[in-house]
Amino acid sequence: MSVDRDQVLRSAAAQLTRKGSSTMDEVAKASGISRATLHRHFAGRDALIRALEELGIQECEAALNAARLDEGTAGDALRRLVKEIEPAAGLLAFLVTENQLFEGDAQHEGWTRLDIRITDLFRRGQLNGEFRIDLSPVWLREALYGLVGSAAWAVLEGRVAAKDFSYLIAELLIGGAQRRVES
Amino acid sequence: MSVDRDQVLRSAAAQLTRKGSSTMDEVAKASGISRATLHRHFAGRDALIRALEELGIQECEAALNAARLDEGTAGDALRRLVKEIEPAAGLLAFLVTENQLFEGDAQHEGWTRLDIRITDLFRRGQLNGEFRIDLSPVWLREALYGLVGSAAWAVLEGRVAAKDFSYLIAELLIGGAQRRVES
DNA sequence: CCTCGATGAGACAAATTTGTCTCATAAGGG
DNA sequence: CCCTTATGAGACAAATTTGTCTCATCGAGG
Repeated sequence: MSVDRDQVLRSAAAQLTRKGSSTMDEVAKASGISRATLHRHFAGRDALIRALEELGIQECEAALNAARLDEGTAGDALRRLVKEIEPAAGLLAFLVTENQLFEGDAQHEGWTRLDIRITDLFRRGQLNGEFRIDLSPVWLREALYGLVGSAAWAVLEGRVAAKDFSYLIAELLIGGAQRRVES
Repeated sequence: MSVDRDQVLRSAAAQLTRKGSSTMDEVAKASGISRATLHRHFAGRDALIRALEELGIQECEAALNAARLDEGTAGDALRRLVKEIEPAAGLLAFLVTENQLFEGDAQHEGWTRLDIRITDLFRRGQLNGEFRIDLSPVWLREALYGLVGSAAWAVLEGRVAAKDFSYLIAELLIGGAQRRVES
């Protein structure tokens, strides 16, 4: 009987990813509930977006933790990270393009924490000689976000297979498109 | 006295990139004109978006032509393409996230043409042995879009230098983050 | 069987946005 | 200098969206 708040948030994210300007009514229908119930759980549109942001941050932090970024090579850690972040990719794809989040006030502190942890991973890869140093850790991080978003969208559109998600992102980000002569 | 339609479109794109839900009034102010004048040039919000789409397609096609994708190595062609597409990156970043464009009716034919040409470039690189074959041309194309969007946004936010734009995208896409042992 | 709590459907006003209109003004060409 | 044209400011109604409310219904648990 009771609505599963988490499930509502996921449906809302999916709907808003498809159409960022969805009305509360469209979001409610996409979640299979009525607009009244949606309002009972989230005070308004802003509150809904904020809740999505919180959920996204939580899932990302969980993914970062599960990926154990400090262990093994930076490349392997990155591969683990991409794999762990896959379930949250749809939500992420929406949040990344939701630039309204930093409107007026500052960016959510949670994103800053995540940014730092990911940047540190790339920095570690540079310091131990795995990664090239002419691409800054900040750019590599932004590129990772972009690729995750692109891949999530491509999967939604059926342009790439969902099972290839993490492979495509990690391999492109780490190895690039260029064919290696040999190892 | 007369409004520069092209300049209005560029300002509109910049404003809409910052905030996708900008009202016509916000767009007008961002363009330095009144809402009445904005309406005189574009019948409505939809017409404005469509005009932005047309402009984006035109600029992309011009970039594709200027990059001479069939000449030289695929890698060099890709580098030229990224360089040529830089002026349109802001507009592109908006259009890519504007998923409302394919709402209901089919995707604009212009995008399909562009998609094909870019995909063909990656395919050419694979056929001549430059690019690895485990990353499909379609994915490489989507990844390019994602990286262009990420880079455009990162430049806007001041996270990366504008002068590095094309280098960062092309080098990451082609070579990846991994450091090469030697050439 | 009854009660309580959550939900769906819908009404409603308020707020926002849009599209259209008028009028005054400034700019530019003849 | 005058006349044409485009613009800015603002009024206005229509449409859309939002937030709140009421009421009936459904289902679980006692």
